[in-house]
Amino acid sequence: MATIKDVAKEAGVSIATVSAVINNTRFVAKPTRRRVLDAVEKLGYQPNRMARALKKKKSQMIAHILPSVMNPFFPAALKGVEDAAFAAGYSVLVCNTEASPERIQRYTDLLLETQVDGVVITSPGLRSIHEMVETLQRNKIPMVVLSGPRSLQNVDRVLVDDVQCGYLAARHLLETGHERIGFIQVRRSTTSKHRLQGVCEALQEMGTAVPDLVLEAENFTEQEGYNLGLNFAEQKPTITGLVASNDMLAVGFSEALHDAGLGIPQHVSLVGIDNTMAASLRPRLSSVAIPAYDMGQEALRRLLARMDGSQTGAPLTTTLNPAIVKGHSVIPVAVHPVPQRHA
Amino acid sequence: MATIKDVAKEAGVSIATVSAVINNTRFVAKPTRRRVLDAVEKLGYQPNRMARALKKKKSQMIAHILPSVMNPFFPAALKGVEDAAFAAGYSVLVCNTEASPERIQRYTDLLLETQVDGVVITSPGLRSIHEMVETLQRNKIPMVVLSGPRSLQNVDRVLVDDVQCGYLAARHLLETGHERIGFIQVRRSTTSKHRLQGVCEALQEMGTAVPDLVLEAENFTEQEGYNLGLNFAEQKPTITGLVASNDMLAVGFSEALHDAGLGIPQHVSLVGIDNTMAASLRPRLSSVAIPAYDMGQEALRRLLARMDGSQTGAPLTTTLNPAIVKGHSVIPVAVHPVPQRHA
DNA sequence: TTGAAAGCGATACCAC
DNA sequence: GTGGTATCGCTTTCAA
Repeated sequence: MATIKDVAKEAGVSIATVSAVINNTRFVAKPTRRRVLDAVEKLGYQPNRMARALKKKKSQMIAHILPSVMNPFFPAALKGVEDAAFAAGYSVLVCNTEASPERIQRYTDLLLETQVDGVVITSPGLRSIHEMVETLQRNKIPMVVLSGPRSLQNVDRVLVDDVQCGYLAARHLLETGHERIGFIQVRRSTTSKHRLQGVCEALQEMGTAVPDLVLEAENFTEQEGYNLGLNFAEQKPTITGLVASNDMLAVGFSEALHDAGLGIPQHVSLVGIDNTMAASLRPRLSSVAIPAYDMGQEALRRLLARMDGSQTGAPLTTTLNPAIVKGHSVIPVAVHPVPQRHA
Repeated sequence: MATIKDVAKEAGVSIATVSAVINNTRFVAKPTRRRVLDAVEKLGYQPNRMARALKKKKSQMIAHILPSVMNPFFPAALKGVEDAAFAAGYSVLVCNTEASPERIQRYTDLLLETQVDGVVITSPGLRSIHEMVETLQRNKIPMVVLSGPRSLQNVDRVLVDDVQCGYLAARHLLETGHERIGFIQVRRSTTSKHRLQGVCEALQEMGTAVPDLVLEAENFTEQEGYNLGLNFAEQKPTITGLVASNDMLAVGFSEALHDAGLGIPQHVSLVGIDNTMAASLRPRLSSVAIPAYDMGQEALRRLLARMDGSQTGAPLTTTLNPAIVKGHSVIPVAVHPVPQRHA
């Protein structure tokens, strides 16, 4: 690889001049400039990022910490981050932690060693993530949390309004005439709790304070949804509409009902949240879409603002709005064969 | 951030000694070593990767070029690459090209500037990708193609046996008693062509040379599958089993049949290839799984072997085997209500 | 308008 | 066993 020295020699100027031309950092006479440019072209010169980073203490790289690349939400967010970063001339180091403390620890070291200019953190609130955040703050590395837990304090954050998610899901059912509505909750998840709250708010507008049924899952998996679904099919509670805390639960639930000889939406209308697997389920699942891509872009914008100093002061939280995407898993309540208490 | 100089001063030794301790590059007396280690600990010293990379001309980074992070195959492969890289002490720069020539061009520059130690390329055979490959070769950057087109020559490659994919899919149908089998092909795709060939080979073992029906799609999308499905529902050809070139096509096809009042597998048994969306379709799609993760790992192993010089000489192609994953979209032929010519 | 030279933080060779 | 120092490729004063 040609170096700046080679170019200087080829063009018959000093390396200072070459540097000046390349970075537009000071006036260079037209002809001199031409000679330099020609030499660059001729030698196929590419400035060495390492040398530049060493000198400027800026690597032109940002890191994105995420717990998984297999769950569709994260790639979508990553793409938003990456697109915005690319547009601003930054590259993205993807750090896939798998939520493992050991990996998080090693990545923390890596970030410091690499001197990344900024970090986007997307992760559940593990102890080791909190440590990472502290370490980065101590080293004054700009940072923004993208869809992380509320427990991550004193940091810029880009979140989605979970209450609104629940609200929209319930609204969709209410507007279709449903009055007896259930919710699949995930124990110990604040996200799930907020979504339930949104459901309640929607119900309140109709005069009811709480859902007629709250099913409890241990976590956001299809398996959990399936188990609840089997139970549901057996007990046949008298609700006509159900909101699941996320799509995985909804898909599992749907599968169970189907296996038990019941159907969605004939026996109960169903709404998921996340809109990730909605398209591939039949009937197409109604779900609340979370703007993962936009959140990624917004996160990077916030980060850049901190990096270039155009944003200073107290941490900011940006909240994006979800949107309902209607599928075919919800039908007007009149069509349901389920007995209605208030019918 | 503390530098090696700070550590040297703190420990009362020269920077050469500090370097020696950190890199285990020469003998250092026990007590001296201790002092250095203590200083490192006390100052929270992290060696600066940029400086090290500049000096050693090695960045400890490898890049993974991919066309998309949204299509599930790529994240899976990426994870394989990343895990193997992480284990070997490398970090992965993810370059998401979106198959855009402009982005590919910019990433090519970036790779050269960053002096990545190696590159994994996963991409369809675009002109700009070929240029990238040439440029990297000219600069002697080790490289391996992961699931790329056969047109990428003179490079190590890790591929999946596409013929085998088709073979396994057809086998699954044949073993369930199907004799009249169709195939959804994608025009101008070699991948699809190979898969068709595999189907033919399976049929040949049964004495038939070609499928009874070949449907033609323009590309690997759900929409294309849907269109073909509608057509199929109208014409009701007398096949009992169908292999789709990939899962997207299968899902679209299934949806169309459903919308037309027919069903999978009652009216036709269906097998996809890729096993990506299989889980979220109901009935669960039988599909041929491509070991994306393993391919990623293998690709990185090959790359490392080139990088450390333990592998030299002519380019190697490693081919991994796919495996059938049985779902519920295939049922014994006797159950089908479709008329049988040879019944 | 341009050049010389001092580092950035680390590695590694050559002395002692 | 340990220290001094040239060097990696570039940016950036300071002079001229």
